[in-house]
Amino acid sequence: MQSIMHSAQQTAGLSHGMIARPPAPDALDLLEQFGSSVTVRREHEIHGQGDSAEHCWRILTGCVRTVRLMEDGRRQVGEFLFPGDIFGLDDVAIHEFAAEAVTDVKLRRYPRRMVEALAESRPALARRLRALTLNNLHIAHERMMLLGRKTAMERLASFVLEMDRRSATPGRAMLDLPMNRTDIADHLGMTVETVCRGLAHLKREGALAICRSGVELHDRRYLRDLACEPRH
Amino acid sequence: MQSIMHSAQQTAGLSHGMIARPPAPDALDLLEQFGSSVTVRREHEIHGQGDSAEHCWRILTGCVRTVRLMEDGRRQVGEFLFPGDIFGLDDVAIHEFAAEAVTDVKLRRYPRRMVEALAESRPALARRLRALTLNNLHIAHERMMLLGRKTAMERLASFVLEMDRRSATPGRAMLDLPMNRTDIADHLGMTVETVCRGLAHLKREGALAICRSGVELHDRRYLRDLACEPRH
DNA sequence: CGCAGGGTTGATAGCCTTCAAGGTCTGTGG
DNA sequence: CCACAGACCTTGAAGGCTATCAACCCTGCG
Repeated sequence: MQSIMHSAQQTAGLSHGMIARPPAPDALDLLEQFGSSVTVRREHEIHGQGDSAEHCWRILTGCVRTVRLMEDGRRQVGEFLFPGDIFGLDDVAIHEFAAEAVTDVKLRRYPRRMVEALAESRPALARRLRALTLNNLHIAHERMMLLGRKTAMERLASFVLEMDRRSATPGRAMLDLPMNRTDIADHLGMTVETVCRGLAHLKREGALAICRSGVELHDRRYLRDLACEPRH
Repeated sequence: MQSIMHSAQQTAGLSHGMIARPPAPDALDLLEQFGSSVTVRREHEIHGQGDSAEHCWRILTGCVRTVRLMEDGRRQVGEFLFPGDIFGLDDVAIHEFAAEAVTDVKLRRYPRRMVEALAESRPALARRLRALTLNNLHIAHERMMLLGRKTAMERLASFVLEMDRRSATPGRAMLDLPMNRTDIADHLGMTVETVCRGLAHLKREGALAICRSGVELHDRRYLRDLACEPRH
């Protein structure tokens, strides 16, 4: 469930490139020598849908979404990604999804060829990459159940809890949601209006409060029951 | 009963028309020495949801479905699998889905530990396994779009075309569908009744005919347009 | 022949979308 | 500091798609 560890510095307004490293050594650190830093401004594209899959990225700060468009404009947001998350690694030749900056983001970019080559000689890295892909597959399976079988309210509750788990401070009442309602709707297979009404309902039920750019979680039990996730 | 004849190399990435050739060497053949044959009767379980992931399987003949249940009984059919397909390889510790025989099936079963160990020393096998996982992820992404953004009719058209592509004889008019309507419904996030009505509608439109245990495809263009898959 | 299970069709209900309008927030410029 | 514009958010009303409930059909089988 927990992918690569979220670096705790997401919130910190660190100056320049000063990023506090996670203490534990990680096979992914092997990539650093081939990485280059990239900054992308809010709402700008990192790579397009159908682009040649020449690079992958790791998020240092900010939030990224992966997006896919059908020809008639229907939109699917695949994932929201946060500091520590890696994307662009699971596409063979071209990127199935576009990647866009939800907030201003700082990234490290790695050439896929280098990554693959390095993995050939470093089993630990190869295992790490495989674990990333398997985790993404696990997430996709969860989402299939969500999209295929859950109601709008259940999807919303699941979404809020997942965002909490993936946030820099899971368990805190305050939960930042940097994406807008349209993004949430396209992530959950709903409309903007239904997302709004659902959140309003959760507010009336006392499960959460709606803040400036996020929510305050008041009743996790209620949300978990609603989301059909009794565990934890 | 033509499900027996699904080409064994469909997961090998070979083009669809080539069936008669002598079997191309496949890294997966390395597993054979550790395999054991298993037969499972129609509607019986191969492994349960939550079972320890000690084995993976390759289908020789028949059709398998992967199934996941929510606590209140809601059901999601993850995949329908056919000869040549491999399953049970993408779960880390326990199987997220159960696997059940749609028809009588003949399988080869491989111990996961052996597979993983062999992959350590055989890069070709490791790449092959990674390709399988990536392909499954690709399929999951397609299904997210289907479940999140397509209408019932579009899902049905997509389903029929996918079954055709994965059949032993893609492009043939006759298409066997060994699974029942409930399975199709739970695969597409619909109800049995909506599946029936959708098929009846496609029949009225002249897109297909409904046979004993399958369909006869009459208007692929119509289906492709409906499924939002203009390519091919 | 009767039964059982799956398939099909009809009627109704409800959830969610669509369409519409107003509200709120934020950044900008006077 | 205030006014304003635009984007985003929220809420209301109506409609449509799909689920639900119900009945019937069809087929295979003991």
